[in-house]
Amino acid sequence: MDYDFKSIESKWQSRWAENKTFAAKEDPSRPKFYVLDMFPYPSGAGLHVGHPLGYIASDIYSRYKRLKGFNVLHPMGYDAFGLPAEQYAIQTGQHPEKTTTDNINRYRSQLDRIGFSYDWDREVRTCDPDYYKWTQWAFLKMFGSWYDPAQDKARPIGELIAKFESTGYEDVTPEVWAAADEKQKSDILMRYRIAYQGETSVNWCEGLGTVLANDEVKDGLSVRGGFPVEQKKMTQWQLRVSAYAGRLLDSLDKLEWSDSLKEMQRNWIGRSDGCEVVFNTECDGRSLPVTIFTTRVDTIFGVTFMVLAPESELVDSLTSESQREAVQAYVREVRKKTERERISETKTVSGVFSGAYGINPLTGEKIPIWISEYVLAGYGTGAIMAVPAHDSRDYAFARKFNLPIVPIIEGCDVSEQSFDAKEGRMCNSGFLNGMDVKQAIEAAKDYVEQKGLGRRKTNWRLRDAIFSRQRYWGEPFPIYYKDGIPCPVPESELPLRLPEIDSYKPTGEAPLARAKDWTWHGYPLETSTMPGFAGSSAYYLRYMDPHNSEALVSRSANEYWRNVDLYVGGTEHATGHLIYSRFWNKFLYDLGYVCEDEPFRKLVNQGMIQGRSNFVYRIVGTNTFVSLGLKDKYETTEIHVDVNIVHADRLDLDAFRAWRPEFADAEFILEDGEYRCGWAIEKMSKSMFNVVNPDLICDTYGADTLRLYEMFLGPVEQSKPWDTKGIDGVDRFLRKLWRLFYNRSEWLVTDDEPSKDELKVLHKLIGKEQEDIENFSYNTTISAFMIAVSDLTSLGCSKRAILEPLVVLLSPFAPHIAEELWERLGHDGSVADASFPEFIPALAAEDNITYPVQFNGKMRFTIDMPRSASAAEVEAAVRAAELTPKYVGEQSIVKLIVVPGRIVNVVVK
RNA sequence: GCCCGAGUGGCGGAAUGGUAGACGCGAUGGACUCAAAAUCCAUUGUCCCUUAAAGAUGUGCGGGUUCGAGUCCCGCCUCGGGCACCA
Repeated sequence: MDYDFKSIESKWQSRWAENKTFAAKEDPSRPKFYVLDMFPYPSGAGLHVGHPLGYIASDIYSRYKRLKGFNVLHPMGYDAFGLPAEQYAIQTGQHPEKTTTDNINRYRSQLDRIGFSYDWDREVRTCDPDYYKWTQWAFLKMFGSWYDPAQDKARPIGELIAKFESTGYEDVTPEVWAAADEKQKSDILMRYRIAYQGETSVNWCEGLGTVLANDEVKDGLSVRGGFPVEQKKMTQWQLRVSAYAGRLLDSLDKLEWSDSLKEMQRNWIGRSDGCEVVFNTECDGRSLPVTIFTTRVDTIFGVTFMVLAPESELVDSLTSESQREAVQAYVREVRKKTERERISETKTVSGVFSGAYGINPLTGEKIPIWISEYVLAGYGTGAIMAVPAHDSRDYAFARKFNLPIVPIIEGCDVSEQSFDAKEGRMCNSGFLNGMDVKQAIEAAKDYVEQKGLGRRKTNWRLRDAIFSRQRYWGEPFPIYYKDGIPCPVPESELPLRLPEIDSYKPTGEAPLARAKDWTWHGYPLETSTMPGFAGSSAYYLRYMDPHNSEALVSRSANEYWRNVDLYVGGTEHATGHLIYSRFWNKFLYDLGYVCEDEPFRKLVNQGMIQGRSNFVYRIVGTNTFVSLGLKDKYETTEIHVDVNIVHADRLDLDAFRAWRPEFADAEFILEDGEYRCGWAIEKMSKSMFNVVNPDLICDTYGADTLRLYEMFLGPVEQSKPWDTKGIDGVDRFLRKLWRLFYNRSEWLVTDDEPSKDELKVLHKLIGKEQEDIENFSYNTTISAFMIAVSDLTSLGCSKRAILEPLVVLLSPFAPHIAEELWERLGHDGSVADASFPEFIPALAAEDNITYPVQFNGKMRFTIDMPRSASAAEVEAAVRAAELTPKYVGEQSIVKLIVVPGRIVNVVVK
């Protein structure tokens, strides 16, 4: 009976499905463990071998935890709303729902072949109305809530209204509130709602006809499609993520995420502690106080000018008549630039004098006010005090416009560049003189607060998330407009279904505006849709209770599964999804809908699998291709060739001629009778012809081999290239394992007592696997398996007492072959229900320890000692072994170091 | 510019401060075979040498700590990732 992976794998895949082997049920008698993959966006291209890497890693972990007695929840679904499906619909006229469903079906069949232990009964799709009902529900909750800084959490907006009515809150006194009409009340509340509508500077992408969030823009281009993005003032729905900045930052500390990922989030949230200071200004005889933000109040004696952002509202009133024309020209110029231009021109310094002057509140000195695009309107107050001696940007500006540079730290040289470091002793700074910089920062803050010149202030880089998209394929907002006032559609009427439209082509207005009768009881409905991150922000909660029509998740299901114990996915979501879902979760936590404050306790970022591209070399102007070793003799162009027609870097000539019509009559210059291709490691993509389809690997080698090989390539967190030729090693391993059970058709397994050596092989492996899986070091576990199987082969061991636990150990990695062998060993149920074998360290230990003996780290020999030998006995053995007569006499021992179990080091003189 | 992370054979990669290169691929030689596939065995960092023994050398570079450093510390170089006029 040979190992026939094809029949074995399809047999077990259908059995798992029929028996619902991996269906998870709440069971308070067992500890839960929730393992989650980042659900995929089902793209039209299907899966390549890189995609399942993280899924395989998490599947191994799930199956391992299950063997360890945990009740494992391991679900999967699809992030199905989004731009690509809509772009495709625009091109082809097909409904995005159809292409999305087709793509999902293809993904599912590809995933099924790999043998994942998903509970498919819990599948979610973000574009399913029964699912997006809860996305809309959460939006309504955010619309109906405000952030109460006193309690530091979100509260129902009714509590705020009550404050307005009774005591007043901030600038809204009971009188103001009572006097306000409906529209004014709505406007006031908009300033507090968690989900609110407001005018803001947005990333407008003309190419996609929609606004984008900051994380959807990179280098001034849209992440999807690569279209240019410009800044534009627009009224948009937004989520008040910034209210959560402090909590999002603080609770990072208690998460088991990689340091680099936490660091990325810290940078993105961008806490900066500083001080707001009020400067009086004068312009054409009028005076106006201007508040600036700085983290370096200590340098206030070095201020030589001030700068406003061109978009600042202060620009108009702080421009003198004589400078008005120049200022307006500059502001127009800046406004014309796209985001991309502004980024690429950050090195060039530009600006214009406003004609106004500020008064330094500490020195009374009169300083000019400039306008420059290096100051951002959206951060701090849009106005700064400039200290060119100690800030490189201010320095560059001062140099360009010949403004004075006054150093205020002793001994620093600012003739070539500014001194930005927070170190040294203050000078030229009045009462701060002689203080250390760090001391001076605090002293200056205290001073400013005492004198009423300003106050301590913490600023955040994190902005509110822009939540509307002028696109079709997304969740509709449950909002209608009554006399221009946005009102919530009643919760009981959710989901508000996405309407049909007749054309997907962008026309400048939002697609939903073209939908027939897009109204609620005659009132017009909001025509934007929600962004991609809306549906992915709470999906992990929905998996806990996916069919509940009364709640996003029932209290009992949530209290059992709580949050995700292990989340596996790519690092590309660091500043998008992983911020938004933390925010979303904290919001639901504040209102008491979920019981955990953080959604993902531990997070592992899998690396990317890169492609290994192959090249052929065409001699310029001919259809002749020259082999790699001979290419330097000709003038050639390098052409990517499909890796599937190259084997071990040798080109299949016939397949190449058949590959593309233009190569049908290709000629070849061979070396040693073969055409050798060049190669390079690149991103796996269609355009590089280096995409390897997992289906093909499953056909040729089987899913177990694919799973093992993906894990064997290297550490899960690390990026590494795919190279199909290495797969033979793990394929051989599985066949070798099979031969422990079968010699052709002869069943070899016996009930004999295992020997000490055989038990040692087994227990070493148990210990190794236990230790490695917790560290996601799957590649070394597989190595350990290979050694174990090879050792058992040479011991001729086919004993049940060894092989049965071996099958259990293997089952997380290669579940199909494990199930088959488990059944053949006479078990009825699934090996997934077995228990992880107990590790007995004593059985894994060697009897003797071999001590390598070194003299001054050089000359060495080894001595074998029983494990039980004491350090003194080892020392005696060393002295007896080699120290006569060669080393004793002319050299004397200075020191003898015995590290039990390791090494003996003799220091001689 | 700032903040992370990483540099080990022909390749992917192993090494709680303790014999560097586990395991796999590739390569070379051999066994089995009419032959091939499959399987098995051996060798495989570099240098010196006909070979072996023995030796020297060796984890990006330069220093340091230590009886002992791929691992720890200091200073560089290179590559990857993130942020980027955030005051």
